[in-house]
Amino acid sequence: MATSRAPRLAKKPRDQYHHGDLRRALLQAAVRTLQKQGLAALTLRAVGEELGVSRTALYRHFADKSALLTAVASEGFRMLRSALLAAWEDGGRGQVGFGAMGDAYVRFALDNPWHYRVMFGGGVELDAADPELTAAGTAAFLALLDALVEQQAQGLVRKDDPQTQATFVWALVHGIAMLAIDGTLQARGTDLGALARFSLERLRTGIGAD
Amino acid sequence: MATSRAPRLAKKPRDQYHHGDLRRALLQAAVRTLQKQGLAALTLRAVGEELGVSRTALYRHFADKSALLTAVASEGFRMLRSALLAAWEDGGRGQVGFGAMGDAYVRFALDNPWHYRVMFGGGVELDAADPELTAAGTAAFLALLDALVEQQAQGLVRKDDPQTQATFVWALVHGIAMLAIDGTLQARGTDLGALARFSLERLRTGIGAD
DNA sequence: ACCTGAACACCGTTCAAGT
DNA sequence: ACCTGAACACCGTTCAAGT
Repeated sequence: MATSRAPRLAKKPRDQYHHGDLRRALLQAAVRTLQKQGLAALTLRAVGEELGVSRTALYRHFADKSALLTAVASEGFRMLRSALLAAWEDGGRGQVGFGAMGDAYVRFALDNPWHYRVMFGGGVELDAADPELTAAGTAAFLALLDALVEQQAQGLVRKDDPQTQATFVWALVHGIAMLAIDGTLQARGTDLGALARFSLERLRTGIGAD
Repeated sequence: MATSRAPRLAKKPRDQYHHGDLRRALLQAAVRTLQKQGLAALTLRAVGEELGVSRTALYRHFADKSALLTAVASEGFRMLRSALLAAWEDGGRGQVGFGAMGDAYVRFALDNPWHYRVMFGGGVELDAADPELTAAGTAAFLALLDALVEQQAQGLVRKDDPQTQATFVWALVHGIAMLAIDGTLQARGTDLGALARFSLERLRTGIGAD
């Protein structure tokens, strides 16, 4: 009961979440729990407990658990997009940058395996029609599409329909990421680095014998 | 209370599963439930109820739910292998058969979306070290590997390391299947048939501009 | 050997009630 | 407006008991 008003703006120990940021705090706590303990540990009780809040407080900010996970997925696509753009630009927006982008994609999945799974509806029902989710997913896809369009202009890549070409590349990298996450590749003794190099080269020239 | 002994071999309404086939019946009931109602509906209670058996009877035949799902996944890989082999052989074990194999793979995933997800640990914890599961998974992979080795011998495909080449192709088709299953492709208005044709062609010749 | 039924410790969600 | 606490209908799993 010493100081009363002035410092309360800096530190509000009790009712910290009575001003609209509980939603953000819940989202971050969910991401943290997912990352550290996996999907099975991501219960509404656990999330609430980590924030010192009732397990039903969440319902003020999300319709249900599915809505929370949809927000988690959206956040994941934003993170992925940032990683892809950074790799592309740091790599010089060309062949090297494109390879770095692929590596960054797979690394994101391996570094955030549970989060990545949730993004693609693995084991959870998302609200697929959610505008925030579709926007975040599209933005991440656009990072890849733009990189291909730019390489087409540079004469580095075939001038196929960009949408179809980007979908093709995305499927390849998504497949590698998924097989890496669930341990299938490791179980067969696959060298992920070697597979990445092989994939980038064959993506360019194909597996045909001509 | 009419007939008593003779017809009981044909129809045993009560103790039908007291002779060792409850395990198989549980497995098939689980696959059926998965196919018709999804993973969330696949509870031990539901499976038991469908067979007119207590919900704990299962524990005589499977260590836990994870073991049941591991058996479901194994069965899925056997089904997938059959589909791949049939497509490859019916297509004439060459370029046409290889394309048919890819189509069969994606079709299997689309026809059995929940089953396919379970096979790759989507939303469930499998016993990844289970010998039956690894054997079934390897056998399915071998169908693809053999097709590539045969095409290498025919001069249709580059003589890369077959294991790495097969993993590359598998990742591509797995990625397409996964994106198709979770509705991501459809949400972007992708024509799956066109994507399949594009993918098969670019798989052969690559996306490079040379 | 094989199956049952009650019990236990969880879970997401609802709802009347508090501030 | 925002949060709580008790209650409800589920779930997987355990275990003593039946045949």
